[in-house]
Amino acid sequence: MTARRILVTSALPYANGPIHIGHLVEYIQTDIWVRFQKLIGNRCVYVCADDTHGTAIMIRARNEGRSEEELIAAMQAAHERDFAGFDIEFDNYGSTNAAENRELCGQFWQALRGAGLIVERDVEQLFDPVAQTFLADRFVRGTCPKCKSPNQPGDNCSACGQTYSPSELIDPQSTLSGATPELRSAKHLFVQLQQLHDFLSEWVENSGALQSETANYLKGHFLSDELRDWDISRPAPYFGFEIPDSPGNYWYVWFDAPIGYIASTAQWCAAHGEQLADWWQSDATEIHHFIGKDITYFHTLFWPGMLKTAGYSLPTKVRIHGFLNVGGQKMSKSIGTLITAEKYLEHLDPSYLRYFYATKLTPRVEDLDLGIDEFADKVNSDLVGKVVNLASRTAKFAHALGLSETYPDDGGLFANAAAAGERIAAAYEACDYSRAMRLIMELADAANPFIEHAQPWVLKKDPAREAELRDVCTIGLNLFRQLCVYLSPVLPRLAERCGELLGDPITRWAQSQQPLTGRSVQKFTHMLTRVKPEDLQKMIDENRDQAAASQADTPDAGTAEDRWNDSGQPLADEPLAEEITIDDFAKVDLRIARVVAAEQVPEARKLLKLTLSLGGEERRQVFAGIKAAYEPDQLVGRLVVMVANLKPRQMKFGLSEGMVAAAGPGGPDVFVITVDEGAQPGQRVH
RNA sequence: GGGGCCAUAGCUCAGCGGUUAGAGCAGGGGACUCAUAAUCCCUUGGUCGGGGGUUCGAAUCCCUCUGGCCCUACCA
Repeated sequence: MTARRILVTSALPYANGPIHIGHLVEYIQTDIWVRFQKLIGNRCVYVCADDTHGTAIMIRARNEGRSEEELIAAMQAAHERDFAGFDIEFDNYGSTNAAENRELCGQFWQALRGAGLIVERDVEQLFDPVAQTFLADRFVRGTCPKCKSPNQPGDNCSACGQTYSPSELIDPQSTLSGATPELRSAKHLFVQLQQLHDFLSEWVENSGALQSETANYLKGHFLSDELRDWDISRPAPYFGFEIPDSPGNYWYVWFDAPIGYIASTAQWCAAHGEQLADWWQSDATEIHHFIGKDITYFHTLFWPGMLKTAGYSLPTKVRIHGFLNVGGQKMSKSIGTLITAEKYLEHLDPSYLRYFYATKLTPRVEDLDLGIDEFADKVNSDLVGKVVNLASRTAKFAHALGLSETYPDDGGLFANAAAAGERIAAAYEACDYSRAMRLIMELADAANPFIEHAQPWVLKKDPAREAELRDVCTIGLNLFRQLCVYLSPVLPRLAERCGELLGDPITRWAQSQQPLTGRSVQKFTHMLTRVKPEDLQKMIDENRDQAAASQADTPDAGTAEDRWNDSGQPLADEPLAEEITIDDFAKVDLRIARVVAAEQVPEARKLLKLTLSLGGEERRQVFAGIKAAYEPDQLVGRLVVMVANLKPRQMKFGLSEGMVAAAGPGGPDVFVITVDEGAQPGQRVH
């Protein structure tokens, strides 16, 4: 069989934030696959890059008072450091801001122009006259045109769920400067994807590149209808590449990001004397993209359309994974489960996470859950108790004796495990790591009883049985080594330690098929320590406390103000509103109220139904968007602050007669305002 | 409202038309002491979410209901 030539990519991490354990699902998944391909002898190149363009980067650089280039260089260094910390090995890690990428973007652009796919159209968009920039939806906030809730995002209302365009907002405000945006018209360039409709339908259905659920999704949601034109340009100012034949306009970040895959490959080619065309324009090369389900649309419609038009290879497979939950819930800063790569590495061994993810990953687009106890159980039982234990209980004896000259009779254990290699390899190939780990652990389960029955500790006591003892250790260590070969894509460090122990580095899958004999054994040292669930919990707690410290203000008597070290981010996210008079404020009647009943609204996504008492017989029914943050039981009996004179509003689930005051960005991060002891329901807040 | 995925032992899952439904972990009992209080042996535990159907035969295929998750639309 000839070696396959395979190019692999992971999605490009955005240069606006650090890598966290959610991102790592993808990079670990990809890295395992790449290591496996290399191990079985295929030619495999893994490229990635930082995704550096867009308004968010421009704004952030501006806020931090440095150039975009400085910002993205710092982020890239941090990203590369984090990846290296998790043993994720790229063949090339580039940047979408690289010269190679600009060049390739030009090529793609020419091809799209040449194919007659580009049209120009004026687009009306809100413009910030102070910041001198057009505003993406998320940079505008204002009053919902439907329910009149103030301070809502630019695309939909968090109170009533209404969707709208930012220009429909009442009293819109730029979150960048606080200025009132103006509606301005600007020229945008569009790709008429509809012209590629037939090609895309055919590709989605018949290429075999997509999981069936993904193909169904695309057919149902996009391909069943006319494909909309894709707005591919942004007017200045914008951090990105200016479009050569359209001065003042820049390619939208989603245009140059995937081209970054190719640019990164080009850098690798230049460094290794390879031809780019052999990797991106050759039927002899497979291309595998690993992505998260959130960016399916870009990689399965626009990207194939761009590749086809520009004469590049279409992806062989787009391998889509789900999101990470922790403890059955979405990762959350306030709970502490949004753990950065850096924070994880302060506390735990990266091998744990690599193995844990491997046991969880399947070829399907499913979310996976990290449970604390499960994490510790898997690592401790499987890796420490079963696998490493094999070496730990035999290497000490073997250190003095070395391995037997010929491989002894082990009752077929080694041969059986060698035969399982094919099934394990097939599981890796299919990205069914969960299956691969199960198969490998079955082998480990068979190996420990062998040692038990052979009783090396008894043999050791009788000098006449030294040869027997050596045979038992030879078998134990070979079974261990075999497991290390199979696990090496997941646990490169363990494989390395195994190689050191036996003086034979693990570099090829075929090493699992042939036992090692007649050589010395190095002194055994710990290869992997146990993990305690408390260690994980401690990491989460610490993370939560830090998040709280940088977000909330929890006064602490006698401490200097600058010790709080509060982030400026919340204020930046939501700038101060326009100045009002005391009379304006007096219009809002805030009252202390006691939550006398709270219940779930099963059909509602965000809402809890609260009954508030204003003292005496006064009761108000309020629907509050705090479902994700509070259990009803936590609220009953508490004093809260309510907007008591808000016009009642008929909602799907009943009449809502006010609002409960709360802070935070939403979702699980909502914090109801509490009142100091002594306040009475019904009292007004002045 | 539409679409998708899922529901098997306390937990994580395997089995996906064919003999009495499995594994690991956890639980119970015993053994051992080489090993990171690791390991080994034995063992408890499931009307395979409910109900229909197809079949000689269904956890496995079809329909339906219930419950959970995701996507998408819309109403409020």
